[in-house]
Amino acid sequence: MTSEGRRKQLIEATVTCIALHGLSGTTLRKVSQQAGLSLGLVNFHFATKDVLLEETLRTLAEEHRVRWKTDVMRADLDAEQKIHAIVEAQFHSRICTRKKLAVWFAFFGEARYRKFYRKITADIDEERIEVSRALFAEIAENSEMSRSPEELALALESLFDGTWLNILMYPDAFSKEAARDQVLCYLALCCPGRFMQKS
Amino acid sequence: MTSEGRRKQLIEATVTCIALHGLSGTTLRKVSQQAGLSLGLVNFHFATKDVLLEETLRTLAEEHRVRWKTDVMRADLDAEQKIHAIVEAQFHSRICTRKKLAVWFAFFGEARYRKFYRKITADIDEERIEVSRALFAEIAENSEMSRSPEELALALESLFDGTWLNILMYPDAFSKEAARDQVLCYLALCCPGRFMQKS
DNA sequence: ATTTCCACTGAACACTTGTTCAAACAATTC
DNA sequence: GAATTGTTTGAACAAGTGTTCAGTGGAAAT
Repeated sequence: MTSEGRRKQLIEATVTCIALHGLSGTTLRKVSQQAGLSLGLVNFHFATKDVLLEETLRTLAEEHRVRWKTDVMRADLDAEQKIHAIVEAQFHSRICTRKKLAVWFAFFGEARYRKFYRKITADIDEERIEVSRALFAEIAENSEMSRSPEELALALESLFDGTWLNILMYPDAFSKEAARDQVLCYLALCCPGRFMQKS
Repeated sequence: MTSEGRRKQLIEATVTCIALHGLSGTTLRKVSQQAGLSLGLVNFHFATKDVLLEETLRTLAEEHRVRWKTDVMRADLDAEQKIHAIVEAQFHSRICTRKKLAVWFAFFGEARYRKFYRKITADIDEERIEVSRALFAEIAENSEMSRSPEELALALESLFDGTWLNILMYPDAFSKEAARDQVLCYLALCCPGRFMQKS
């Protein structure tokens, strides 16, 4: 198998391990076992364990970024539709899986890895917040809104994180769909006449 | 020193360690060092490391529970004021410290410890959700609301978690006060004529 | 056919971990 | 003062960690 292929295989095994055993429980032996490969191979493709973890997080972050960015770039969508697309991306069935949520919160959970997280996704997070802030500002031009675009963008991020955590902690009580509807419902309250749901 | 006092001392040291080094980085040696005591003493007062971690989380959960429960029990407050008290408790300066937030999210972060969390705080969480659901139902009797009490209670929990995470991750950009105002602003949107802020 | 290169293996190493336990200490009781 | 009880210490131990590295295999290049 190609080198790039092996790397992806190992990263996938790492995601599975983190979801099963947590970051601290994710040993190189378990990762190699999960991938059906030898221990030494991990260090061959990733200089160190930290590099493997960094690459794993980067993969997830990039995957998420591509998902919302493609719709935001489309010229045929208006501001409301683009915000809608960002919300959809957040709860997309490929993005919002229990396994991947477990990885995100694993990095949130420890001071040491929180630094990794900031290093890797600070730019991406900031970009998304800035984009949605601009989109809310665009919406605000045409309608009276009770909150500033800045506040709305930040509140949206908080809602994303909070619903993600609830899906992770209580998967039986919280579904992706319910979470998405919850967020859209909130946006509908803030932006009169917008984000009405069909149902 | 009394046995109970030592336990508290060790739990406090554990909180500090988790905030500094994360759950996996919290070794019994570091805890004992942080407390200025010997290694063996930790195992003397807590049979095992897991017990120490459980007791640490239980202490934080109980502290939080007492904080909102006392106001909710008061007969002289109405439903709106009680919900307000729950929000205030969530962002109280004694509850919502970076150190303690770090502990909460440390337990969220790993599958193994997530089970600890559920075991210890599932009842408390459920109780708070049920209480706020009932309070929202009371409010709904007297005014038209766009969302059910059930939905509101769950949305409130999501907002709590999301804002907590943002305070932990980006303490410079998110303050306790801003988070509280954000939550109150949301409640004001959902409950017409209520939760108006003075400023 | 020989060399070169790359992917791969798993034993070995130094190190850290949670836990145990014999010994020391301090306070109280007899 | 002797004995008993409950704390406290830190050395010792087995288990598990990330990383290294000499060696294997096989395919492409010479």
